Amino acid sequence: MQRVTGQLRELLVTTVTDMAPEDSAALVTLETPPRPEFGDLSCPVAMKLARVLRRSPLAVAEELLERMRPRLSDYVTDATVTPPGYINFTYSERVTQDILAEIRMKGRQYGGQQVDEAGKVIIEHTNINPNKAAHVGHLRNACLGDTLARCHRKLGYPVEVQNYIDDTGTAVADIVVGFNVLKKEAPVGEPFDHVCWDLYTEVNSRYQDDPQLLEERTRVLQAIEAGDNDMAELARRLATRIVHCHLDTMAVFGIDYDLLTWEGHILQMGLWKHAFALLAEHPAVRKEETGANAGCWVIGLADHPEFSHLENPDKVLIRSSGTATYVAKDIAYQMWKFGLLNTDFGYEEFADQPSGRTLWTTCPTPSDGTDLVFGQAHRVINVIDARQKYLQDVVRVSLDTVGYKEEANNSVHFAYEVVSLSPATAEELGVEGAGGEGKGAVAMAGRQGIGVKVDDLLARMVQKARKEIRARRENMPDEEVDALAHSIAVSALRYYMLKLHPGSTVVFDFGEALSLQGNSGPYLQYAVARAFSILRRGGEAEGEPRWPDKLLAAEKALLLTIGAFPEMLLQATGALQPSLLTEYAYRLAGAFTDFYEVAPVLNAEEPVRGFRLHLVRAFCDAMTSIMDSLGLVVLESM
RNA sequence: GCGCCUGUAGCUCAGUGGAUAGAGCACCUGCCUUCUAAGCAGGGAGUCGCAGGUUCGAAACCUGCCAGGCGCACCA
Repeated sequence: MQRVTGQLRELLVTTVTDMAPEDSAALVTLETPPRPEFGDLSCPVAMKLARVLRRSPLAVAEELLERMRPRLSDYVTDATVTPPGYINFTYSERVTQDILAEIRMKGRQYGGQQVDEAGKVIIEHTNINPNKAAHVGHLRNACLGDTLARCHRKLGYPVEVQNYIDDTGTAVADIVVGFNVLKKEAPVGEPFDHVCWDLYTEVNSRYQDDPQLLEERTRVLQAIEAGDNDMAELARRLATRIVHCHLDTMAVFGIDYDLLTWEGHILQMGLWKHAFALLAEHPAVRKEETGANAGCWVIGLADHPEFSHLENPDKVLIRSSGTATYVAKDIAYQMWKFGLLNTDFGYEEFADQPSGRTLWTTCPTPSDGTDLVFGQAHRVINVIDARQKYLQDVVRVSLDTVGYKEEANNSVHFAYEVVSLSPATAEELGVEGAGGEGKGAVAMAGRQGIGVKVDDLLARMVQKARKEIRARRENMPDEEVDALAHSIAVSALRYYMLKLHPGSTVVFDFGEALSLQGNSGPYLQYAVARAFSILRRGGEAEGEPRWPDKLLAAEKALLLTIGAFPEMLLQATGALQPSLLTEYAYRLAGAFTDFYEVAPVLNAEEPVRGFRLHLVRAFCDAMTSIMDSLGLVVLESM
């Protein structure tokens, strides 16, 4: 399929260049026509050229087509011009034959390829404060990040997924205050991160009327930063334990990581020191003697166009107390990711993940003499919520300001909007202020314990799926029902998280997220399950496919839709838009369903039967590959 | 005040200058002795926030407004 579109594009470009000024070649675009009578591929370039050439679009289109007609390959069986000036191409059967041949060759690897100049990509995602259970906002982050990682891997990029753990901030300190100062104990049998969810809320509410407790937190924070004491050790243990909870939660969704990077190690291993030495060489980084920032080291970003409008375009890197700010460590971390620091973390194994991938963690003792290589990225994608845009801009612009132009250009903040709760859901959770007259969505707030925990949501989802399965399969053993319900629930939630445009806030609603119908993950699973069911009953297609005299429209559409995947994957990955893939996957499932409705397989006469078995197999393989890139579970039966 | 994001069907959302603006949910009417009805076919439903502009062509691009959200710390 890429071959045909490539050929046609090339032919159009050369023909256009013959007829019009050279820069017109960039005007050539191709699109899928909205209706089948316009053919399989259309080009609106004549309408764009009409003005340059001062001729009617229709006439330009006619001439373009006549000029290129003799050079059309046998991939094209028909080419027409339709008002207001489109050139339409209809594919010959060779195109669909090639698609089937390619997918028979590549199987479940279909769509995967090795793109040129695939430099190493680091994707940072999840990044949950290790002090409470993960909520649906975190799940959105992790699903997006994990999908970006899967897509890049499929295109041959070396990918390293990092999960940044902020172990030295107030969030963890609050929990330490809860356990250590308030002497709280974790009840047995309850998930530890869930216990901390409530404790975090309680501690924060106590701060309101107990200023002394806030002073305790300050002491805890200092102790954590100083290190090598009981308080710091407790913080480390608590954070580690919660990180394990997060990893377990995410693993259920097929999400894994290569490396945990701990904020504390950036100081402990001297990364900040090295980074600062490099930064300080630049005049933009200076110590302030007067003004609001007196006594601080700041980086001045006023000269940068993105920051020149700000009242105060300076950012504090080192406080007057001598400690590094969070953003300072973030800058050092970003520099390390690009291999700009001549120092490194130590590394050790942290856990085996269900995916089989080994998870490493940074550690505070050097790993000299090993061949471990982390960092050294060509491109860095940080999946971080949109509220942190300003700080991510500071990181990127700081690199740019001190001279790391290329690294700044390769720093991508993948911003996604927060998840809030629908009034109905908020009310269901007993959130105060919900319902009543305030009809707006309710923002999640960790400190107040407002939010939907991922584990709880999944449990409800599994329960709903279980009920649906039971309604269809009375005799299925309980364990099978559970496993099936799990796969359906996970995929429904992942799909829900991925199908939405990252730039809009998700108003989370139980009713909608729990949907198993329509444009949803289970719809894809169902289409594949029906396909597998045919293969189970009909057996695998054997030998070379014997092409029928005339393809049904549904057969042709199915093959062409399958054929679009490689290009879709490139596009979605290049544009960092997973929703393009969910949308495409839904279309493909729909194309199969159309085929399923009109083209009986098992009861068809040979050789049609054999041919259709090939189509069904092709669909299964293609869909498996697509769902793999989205992290959705393929079910052979449901 | 400055900056960013969002505004499309009753609801939730797709739609990266092209053909008659599309899905799902909800609602209504049909379809299971025929490969899984978690499905399919059909129906009603729209001032694409508003007003200008650019263009052969604008939901999309530009300008200005309106509405909602977020950000602009020696917090993380």
